[in-house]
Formats: sequence, structure tokens, C-alpha cells
Amino acid sequence: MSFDLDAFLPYRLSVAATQVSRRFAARYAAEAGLSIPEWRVLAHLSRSGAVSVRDITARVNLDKSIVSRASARLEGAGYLRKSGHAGDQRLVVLDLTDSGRALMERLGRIADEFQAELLTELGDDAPAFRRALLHLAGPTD
Amino acid sequence: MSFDLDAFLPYRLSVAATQVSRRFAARYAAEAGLSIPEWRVLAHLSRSGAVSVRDITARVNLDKSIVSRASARLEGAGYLRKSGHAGDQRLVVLDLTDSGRALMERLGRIADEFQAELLTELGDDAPAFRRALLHLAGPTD
DNA sequence: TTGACATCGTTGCATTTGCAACGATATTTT
DNA sequence: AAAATATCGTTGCAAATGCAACGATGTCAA
Repeated sequence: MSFDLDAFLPYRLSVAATQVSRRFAARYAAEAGLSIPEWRVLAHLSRSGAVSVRDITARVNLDKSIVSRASARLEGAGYLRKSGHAGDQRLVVLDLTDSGRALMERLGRIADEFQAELLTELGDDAPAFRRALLHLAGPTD
Repeated sequence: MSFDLDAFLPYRLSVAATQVSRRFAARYAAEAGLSIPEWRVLAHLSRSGAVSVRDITARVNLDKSIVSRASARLEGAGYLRKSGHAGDQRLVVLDLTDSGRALMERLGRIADEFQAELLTELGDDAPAFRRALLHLAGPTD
């Protein structure tokens, strides 16, 4: 009996992730043309307050080069500011501007709506699904 | 209350998918240095037999340009052959060589092992997880 | 039959990605 | 205190990706 790709979890997981990302991106595309890294940086900053690039890199599961470039674009768009760190000169501290906070408020609503839709679709499987995802994310978190 | 990225399903899903893909890639890297598209094409061909590029594109959730390039590399490596289609000259038919079949047999074993590991890790949540993934993959399948 | 339109696979191109320097600053070791 | 190491963020570069031509073939309609 040959190998069945359709039943293979890494494959299914990847397809599902791509699909869901696309659906979500379509929602916030109307609000702002953010890339996924930009969206993650913004979302994390809105909760953490001012933090360094390295902090975000660790939290948001993206390479530091990606966070660096996403931050540069977000700065250019006026959504965040960069500043030096008092104690450690190597660090670059990121902080949302009012404009960034306002954008994130709108995006947060859209995200919450989308999340609610997903949970409805999943029904009773939602809790187990959430547990499984947390588990598979591995010891990195 | 601000938006919580860590609890956001599309994010968790994406992180989990990346993580699992990496783990799996590490397993088969020793056997053959395949990219993910190459692995998918190979895996699909091993089950479907000779089919066209378009067929694989639809089944394996990849852009046709990606399937085209993956096929070219696999052909170069001697894992598959391309041939014309009798009825429709536009089609390119792909078929595994003996070498390709042999490789896929080894990879299939590795994949099955990995899948078993994942299922063990997930425990009782596995069935719900699988259902959820199938559902989220959307009506495309 | 001829012409308009659709489909197939490949290729070109701009963008994104991941990784490995790199300069600048901190920390640790001797 | 000096020297060796480590860490931070940016940048360069090669490879991968997504999308839109494109040539070639097929199909459909007038």
C-alpha cells in the first residue's frame, strides 16, 4: 500500500494554515494593505507596549531580518516609532503611534469577528483543536 | 482590552504548521534534499500513477508554476519522466521512475513514523484535530 | 471553416524569504 | 584594562514564491 498524502498531518496542517491565512488577509486587506509580518508586529506591539526588535522576534516567531524590515515599513507608514534604549545602546525600541493604535483597534475588531466565525465552524472540535495547536507549536513557546 | 495575538487561531495555526514542517523536513533531509513542493509532487505521483501537471496542481495545493519547476528538478534528479499525452497535446504527463519509486518508498516509511509520533503526542485530541483541519481546508477539496 | 475564446505548461519578473555576514555595542575572561 | 566573545539590528545575496504574460494546442460558435 502506498503512502497517502491526503491523510498526512503536516500536509493537511500546511494547507489549512495557508487557506485560513488567505481568508483572514482578505478581511483586513480592505482596512490596510499589511503583510503578515507587519500584522504580527503591529498586533504584538499593541499588547506589549514599547519593546525591542529582539523581543518581538522571539515572541512572534519570525526571523529578526523579517521583523526589522516589517518595522521599517510600518515606521514609513507612520504606524510606529523607533527609539534607542537608555541602558543598552544596541537595542532599538519600537512603539506604536496614535495612528498605529487606531489601526490596530480596527484590525482587532476584524480579527475577533473572524475568530468567532472560525470557532463557530469548528463547533465542538474547537477546544481540542486549540489544544493540539498549542502542543504542536512545540517547546519554543 | 487589547487584541491577543497568542490566542488568535490563524496565528497559532501558522506557527504550528511551520514548526511541524520543519520537524518533518529534518527527518527526510538525510534521505534526500527535497523541497516541500518536490516532496508533494513525488508523494502524489506515487499514489496516482501517471498524471498531468494540471492534475497535480489541483490536488496538491500548489501553483502550477511551482509544480512545473518542482517537476523539472525531479526530472533532472532522475526521479520522474515527462511525456506527452496522446489525446491532448497540451498536457505533460508525469510518471515516477524506478529510482523515484524507490525513494518514495523510503520517504513513505519516514512519513508514517513521523505521523505516528504526532498522533501519539496529540493523544485524545487527534481525531478532533484531524476533523478541524479537514474542515478549515475549505471547499477547495 | 474560420475566428473567438479557453486551457495547458513554461518562463520572466518583482517581491519575499532565510541565512550569513557586518558594524556597533555589551559582557565575560584573563 | 585589554582581549576575546556574545548580542543587537541591518543589510546583501541567493533561492523560493506568486502572478501575469506567452506560445501552443483545443474547443466552441457563427
